[in-house]
Amino acid sequence: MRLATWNVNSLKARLPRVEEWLAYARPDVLCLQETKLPDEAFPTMAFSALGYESAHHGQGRWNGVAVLSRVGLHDVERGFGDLPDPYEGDARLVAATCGGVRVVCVYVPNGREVGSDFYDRKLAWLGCLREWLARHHAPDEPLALLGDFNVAPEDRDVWSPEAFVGSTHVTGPERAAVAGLREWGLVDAFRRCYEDAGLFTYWDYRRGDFHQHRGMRIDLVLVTEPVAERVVYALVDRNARKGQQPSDHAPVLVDLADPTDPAA
DNA sequence: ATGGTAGCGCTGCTA
Repeated sequence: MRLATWNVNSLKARLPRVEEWLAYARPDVLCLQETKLPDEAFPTMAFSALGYESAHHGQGRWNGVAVLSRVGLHDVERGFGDLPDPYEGDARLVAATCGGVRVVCVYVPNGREVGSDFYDRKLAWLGCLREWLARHHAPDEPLALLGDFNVAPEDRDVWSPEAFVGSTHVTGPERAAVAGLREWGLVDAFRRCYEDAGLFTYWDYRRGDFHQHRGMRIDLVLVTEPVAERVVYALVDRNARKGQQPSDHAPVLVDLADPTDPAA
């Protein structure tokens, strides 16, 4: 099973690129962030024409997340439910069961400036995500948490640690919040496959950052151990960051082997 | 030099 995540920075602007990408990458499950669409504008039919069911959690002109699946899509959840959301009103989480895996698609708040109210609530949002996982799920069930985390977990995940001193995405508290998800029982699937520095998923549109290799790895696929042991391959599709009207993020893919039959 | 670009939507905000 092929899992993927992609921050598309407006699905309205990116739909032709997403359709083209689905046709050649053929993920079984694709998580989208920053659709920037209300639910009534989500292109359900365009995706069903390509063989994908979909669930969207939209807001309007900002945020918005979706799960697409061609291996079934059941038990859709939108948001944190009963838990108080530090970004109440934003559409930043949608979950569904696809092909036997609980798929959770997130768009973590950006945080804007270190020390701002937005930054404090970003940390609270990540804490809420861990609490939500702990309440509703267990680390021994097949679960994948994919999305734009707006956190680079380690220095090797940014082009220049010096350039990010004092900036969001790399601070100790943000990294500790993501480490908290790993402590609960999640594994960074991409890091199961690659140890290298300089493997990025996001490049600012400005200053020619993509072509100068000035990027960050902030789009993550975190999986529980039953999924981690099935990981056979991972990839950042940098080609999708090139050409006409690209998103500022590239898609991340993770391939899973078929689950082992406990009866076998 | 607090820069630069893209998207939303129409003035400036968000990333």
